[in-house]
Amino acid sequence: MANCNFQAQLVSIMEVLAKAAVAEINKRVDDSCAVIRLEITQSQRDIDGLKRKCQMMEGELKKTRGRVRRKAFYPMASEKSSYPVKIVLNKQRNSSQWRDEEMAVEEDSQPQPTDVEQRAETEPILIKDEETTEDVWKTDTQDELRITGEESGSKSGQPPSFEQRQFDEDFITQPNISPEDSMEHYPNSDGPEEPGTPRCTSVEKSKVFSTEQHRPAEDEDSQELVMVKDEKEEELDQTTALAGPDQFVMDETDGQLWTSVDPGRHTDGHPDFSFHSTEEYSQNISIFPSQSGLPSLPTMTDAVGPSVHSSRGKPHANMFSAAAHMKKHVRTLADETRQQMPEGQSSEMLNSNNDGNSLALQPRQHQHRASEATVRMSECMTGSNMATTSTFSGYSLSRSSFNMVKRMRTQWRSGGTTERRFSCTFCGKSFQRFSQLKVHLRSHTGEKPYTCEQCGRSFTKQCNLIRHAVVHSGEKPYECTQCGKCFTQRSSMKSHQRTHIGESPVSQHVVPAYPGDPHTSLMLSQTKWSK
DNA sequence: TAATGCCACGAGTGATTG
DNA sequence: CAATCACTCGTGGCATTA
Repeated sequence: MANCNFQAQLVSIMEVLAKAAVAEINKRVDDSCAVIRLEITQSQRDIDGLKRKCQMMEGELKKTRGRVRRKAFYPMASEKSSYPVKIVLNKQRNSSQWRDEEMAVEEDSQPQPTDVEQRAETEPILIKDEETTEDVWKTDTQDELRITGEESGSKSGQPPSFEQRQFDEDFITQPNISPEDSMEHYPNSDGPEEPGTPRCTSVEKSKVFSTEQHRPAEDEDSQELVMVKDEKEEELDQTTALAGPDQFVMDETDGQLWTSVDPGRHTDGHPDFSFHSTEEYSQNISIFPSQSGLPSLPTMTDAVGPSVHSSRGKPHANMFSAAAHMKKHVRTLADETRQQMPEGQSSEMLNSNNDGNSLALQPRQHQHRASEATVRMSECMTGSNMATTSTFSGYSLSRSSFNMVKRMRTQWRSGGTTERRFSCTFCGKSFQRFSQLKVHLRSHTGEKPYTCEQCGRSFTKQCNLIRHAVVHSGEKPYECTQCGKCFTQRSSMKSHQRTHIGESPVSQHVVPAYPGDPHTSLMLSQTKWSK
C-alpha cells in the first residue's frame, strides 16, 4: 500500500511538473512569437516603404533612360546638332559601353536601386550579387557538397559546406544571355576573340563553394622533400666558364648535354639534385647563344615571343602583342641571366636521358621521353631566331616533340625570370613557392585533401573539386557560339570548336602575319593538330 | 577496327589576396 | 611572401561513327 501511495505521489508530482513545464514553454513561445510578430510587422513596413521608393525610382529611371538614349544616339543633340553617322557608330559600339554609360547615369540619379526586376532590365551586366551569395551561406542547409579537409567545421561563422541547390539556382536564375551578352557578363573572360563563354563566374563558384583549406600535416614531411637551392651563382660561374661566351650551339651534342652531367659533381650534401643545375644551365645556354649576343635579343624575341605565347594555347592571339609581352620577359632575362640561372626545368627532358633518375618519372612524363623530341627541342632552342633559323625544324616536329617544346618554353619563361628555390625530390622539378611545391608533392604522395561529398571522389586541388562539381550539377557553362552546344569545360568547348574549324583553321582563328612564316604556320599546325 | 568527339581529371602557372 | 584563386593544356577513357 505504501508503495502504491508513493507511486501515486510521484505521478501527481510529475503531472504538476509537466504542467508547469508546458505552461513555461507556452509562455516562452508566446513571447517569442510576439517578438517575431513585431519584427514581421516592422519588416512589412520596411517593405512597403521600399516599394514606394521603388516606384519613385522606376519613374525617375524611365525619365533618365530616355535622356540617356537620346544622348547616346545623338550626343550633340543638346547642342541641336546631330550627326547621322553617329547612329552607325553607336551601333558598332559594344553594348557594354552602352550599359556602362547607362549604369553611370543610373548611379548618378539612383545610387541605391532596389527593384530587382528593374535592375535586371536595365543592368543585365550585373550578375554578381554579393548579398545573394552571402545569403546562400546564411540560409542553405540541404544538398550540400562539402569540401572536406582536416579543418572542416573548425572555422566558426563560416559553414564548411554549401548548398548545391542554391548553387544551381544561382546559375539557372541568371538571365538568359546571348553569346554576345555573355561576353559582357564575364568581362574578365578571354574576351571577344574567345568563342564560347561561361555562364557562371568563378567568383561565384568560389564563393558558393566552401573555401575550407585543407592543411595537410605534410609540412614537416614535405620539408624533408625540399631542398632550397643556394648554389646557383657558384654553378653559374662554372658553367659559363666551361661553355664560354660563344660555344653554346648544341647541334654537335644533340642533347648529350643533358647526359653529360657528372653525377659526382654535386653530390656533396644533395645527391638527389646533382643534375638540376646543369640541366637549367643547359637550357639557358640554348636559349641565349651567347651572353655577348644580347643585343640580338630583340630579333630573337620578335620571333620567339608569339611562339611562346601560342604555347599557352592562344594560337589566335595577336602575335605582336604576344611579342611585346615576351619582350618584357626576355629583357628581364637578359638582365638577370648574368646573375642567376633558373632552376630545375625540364626534368622530364633530363630524365629522358638519365635512366638513373627514371624512377622519379611520373607515368605521363614517360610520354615525353622520345629522344627525338629532345633532339629537336635542342634544335629549336639553339638558334638565335627559333622561328626562322634554318636549324629550326618545327615543321617536322612530331606532336610529342611539340609538347616538349611547349613545356620547355613555358618553363623557361617562368623559370628564367624568377628564382626557383624549391625542388621536388621525386621528380626534381623546381618551384618558386613552397606552396606550389606542396601542391605538386600531392601528385607524388597521392594525397587528395579535397573530397566531393556527393561521390566521395578526392582531388589534390580545390579548383579541381570545384570543377568536378559540375558533374553533379549538370551545369555546362561553356557554349559553342556556332552550334550552341554546351560543355562543362572550356577546353572541351575549344576542342569541339576545332571540329567546326576543320577545313580552314586559318580563316577562323589566325591570320598569318607573314604568309609562309614558319612560325605562324607552326602555330596553325599546332592549333589544328594539337588534339 | 580505326577515327573522331566528348567528358573528366591531373597538374602547371600567372594573378590575386592577406 | 605564402596561400589561394583562376585559367589553361595535356591526357586517358569511353561512346559513337564510318
